[in-house]
Amino acid sequence: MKIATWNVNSIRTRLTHVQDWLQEAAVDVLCLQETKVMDDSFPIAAFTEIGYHPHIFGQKSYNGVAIVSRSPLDNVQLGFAAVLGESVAELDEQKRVIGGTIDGIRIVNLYVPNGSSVGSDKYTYKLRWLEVLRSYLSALLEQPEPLLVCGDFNVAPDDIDIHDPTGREKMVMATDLERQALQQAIADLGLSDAFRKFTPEAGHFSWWDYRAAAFRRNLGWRIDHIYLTPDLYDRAINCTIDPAPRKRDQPSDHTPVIVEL
DNA sequence: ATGGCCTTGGCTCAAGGA
Repeated sequence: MKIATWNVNSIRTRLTHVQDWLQEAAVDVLCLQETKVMDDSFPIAAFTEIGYHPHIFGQKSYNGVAIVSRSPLDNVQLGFAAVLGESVAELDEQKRVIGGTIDGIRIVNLYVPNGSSVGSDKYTYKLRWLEVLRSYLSALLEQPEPLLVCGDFNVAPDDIDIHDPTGREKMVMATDLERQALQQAIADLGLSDAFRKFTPEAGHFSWWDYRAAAFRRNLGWRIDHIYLTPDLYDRAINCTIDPAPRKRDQPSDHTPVIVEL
């Protein structure tokens, strides 16, 4: 089974890119972030016409996540509150979390807050959001299903995930506090980075700034991840980043990451 | 040191992204 994650920066603007890529890559599940569309305007038919079922959790203009899959997901849960209850409902005003089960695997698709700039209110919100993520994943891990957690994490876990980590303590997505919060929500719960099972070296990225010809110069960051519980980690037979969509005209600034189980 | 580019909403600019 092939499962992918891709921040598309507007599903309506990127629709033909996503359709083309699904037909070429032939993944079973594609997790999307930054769909930027309310549910009643999501292009459902564009996916059903090519054999995929969309599961959507969107909002106007910002954020928004979706999972499209060849066969429908079971037990789809929207937001943190679906698992943790109303005490965290405020965090679901921004649509960043969707999960569902397929072939006995629990899939969680996340769009972690960007954080804007270090020390800002949005940065504080990001750290708090990652704390709640830890609780959310802890609750899911009480279930027997193996777990796959993927999405745009907006954190480069290691210096080798940044083209130039110089001065990273001032750079959002690279600070120690963000890395610690990510570690507590992921690695400390026993989840492992599928990409690093196969590719230990530096210089592999999933996002390149639109500005300053960053893609052409390969000035990127690896901030889109697929994390697996040990049973799935053992089963994984490859995990790759496909740069092809980033080379097209009017691309997303992110490109897909794919794991095969 | 700064901004560089893109998307959305509903404007010809601002906010947010990363």
